Amino acid sequence: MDVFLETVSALNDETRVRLLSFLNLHGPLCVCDMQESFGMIQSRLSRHLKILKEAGFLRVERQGTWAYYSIRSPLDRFRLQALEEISSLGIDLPPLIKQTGECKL
Amino acid sequence: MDVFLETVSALNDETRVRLLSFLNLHGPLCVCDMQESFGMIQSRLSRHLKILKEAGFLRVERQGTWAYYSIRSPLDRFRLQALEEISSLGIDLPPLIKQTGECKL
DNA sequence: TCATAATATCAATATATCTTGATATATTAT
DNA sequence: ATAATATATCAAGATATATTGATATTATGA
Repeated sequence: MDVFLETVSALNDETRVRLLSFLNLHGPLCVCDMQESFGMIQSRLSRHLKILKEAGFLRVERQGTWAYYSIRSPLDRFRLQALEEISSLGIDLPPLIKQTGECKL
Repeated sequence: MDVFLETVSALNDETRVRLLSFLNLHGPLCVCDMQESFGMIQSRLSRHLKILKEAGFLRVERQGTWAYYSIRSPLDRFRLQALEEISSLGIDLPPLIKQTGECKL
């Protein structure tokens, strides 16, 4: 029950649903890429990514000061079904703004 | 997106997850049956049932003063998957206490 | 019509979650 | 070691959701 509720709770926020959709579409991204793309302040983004990670949706790979977030693989059945549902919603996402080289936000 | 969030929001509560599981197991039940079975006050139950109904999980059939709630059929794909996930959780439910004839709570 | 029973809704309080701005941590380069 | 950058965490205020007790609604039967 607790795991189910944690999963559902992570999905219960428009920002996080959009982030999941965006990461599912654009593969591993560092925080500053998402920050630029969504025009969102860093602490807010970091918090949502943490919630998604702890709920089992994301994995993080650190490279120096950068943290690359991506959809965790494999996902268990229900999380995968949720992600497929989200993908089918046709959510209007911002264009990807990817930092090449230095980030300097 | 709004429908998805309403669905997920309805699932984001232990009481409602238990009610869904219980109704899935015991078919149509009136509010007073659930009230007895869960030992829950009526206004609380009524509120949760309303949320589940508006999120598309339940249907209500009125018979006189009684309101019989049951899992809506057919459920769309994602709601069905969520219900299957809930059923697979092995949630510990209270025994069904069914009123025969008069209810008089 | 009046009383009763089942259910729904409302108002107040309590609890949880989100957002922001500030600060802390960690890594790299000088 | 110092400075700069990327990310994480914290504290405070704002917003949403849950619970309770009281009241409203609706249907039935005397």
